Amino acid sequence: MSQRLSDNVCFTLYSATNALIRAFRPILEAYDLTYPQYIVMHSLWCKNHVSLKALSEDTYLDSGTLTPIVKRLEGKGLLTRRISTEDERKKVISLTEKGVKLQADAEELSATLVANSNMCLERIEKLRELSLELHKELTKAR
Amino acid sequence: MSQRLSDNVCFTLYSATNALIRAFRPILEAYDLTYPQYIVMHSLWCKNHVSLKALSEDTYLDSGTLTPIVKRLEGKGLLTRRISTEDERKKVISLTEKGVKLQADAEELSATLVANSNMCLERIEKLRELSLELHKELTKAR
DNA sequence: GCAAAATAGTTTGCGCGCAAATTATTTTGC
DNA sequence: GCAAAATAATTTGCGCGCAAACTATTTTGC
Repeated sequence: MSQRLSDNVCFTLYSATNALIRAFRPILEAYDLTYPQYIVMHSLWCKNHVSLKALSEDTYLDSGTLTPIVKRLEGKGLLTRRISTEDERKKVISLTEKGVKLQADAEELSATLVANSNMCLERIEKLRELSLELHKELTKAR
Repeated sequence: MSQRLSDNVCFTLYSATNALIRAFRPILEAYDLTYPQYIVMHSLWCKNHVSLKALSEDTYLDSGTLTPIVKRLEGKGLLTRRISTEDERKKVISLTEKGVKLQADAEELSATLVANSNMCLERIEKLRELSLELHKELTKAR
């Protein structure tokens, strides 16, 4: 095979994502959060009091992935899970006071990380747009 | 928080990578390989008879991640692991005949996947370049 | 030449990511 | 109105990804 691993967009995306989460880890550790946990908190900071289903649609994470993440965040006292009164299949996930407070501390996190890399902002923005587009293409009904 | 999840390059990269591996899964299943296992095979097709260390440097995967992957591939009869005669700390990982044969079948895999998305080639190539650059920046000695 | 440090690989523990099976509730279609 | 289908969330099982601890071998520096 003449083709190197890094000639494949799959591999470069995969490696870059691993490296990014790895770089994020020590920063998030100060907040006792993993990256997927941070995503869930971020989603809730944008929109509170949602069902697991809604959270799944916002984060693109599977419900089987989310259930344990949300339980861990509940264990840390950052959110609560109550059965919905109008539909008992649903759970309402709500931030606690502690969960709301964390936002102010974590607000600057993304900026910090990007600043850590020496890539210029335009290229980062281009990378964001293109990966967003690829995701959209791949999740399109086919 | 005014900022949506998809405004962050971390999130879009993470989501795109998950979606890509998810899309790849049923295709790779025909070869009884996971994506990381395919990466290791790809690396060996490029350069056979290497140590775990060398494989780690090529794939950017941790030795603690690689050991079980390589063992599973050995279990499938695709490669062998022999202790190096010149340095008994090292293992020499070599493709079996079956492992070599798999290459021809899997040659077209990457092309298939990219063709599955409706993104034009230039944008895919740009995405590849940018994610490669980000990885380089993030893994630079700091 | 030999103790200390470095290196290669394995193991352990934890948290994903997700397909598939399961449980509980609500909606539907006759 | 009630059985069947749909929906929401949980559980199970497996394979990563990686930090940290560990084992075994080789290199080093005095």
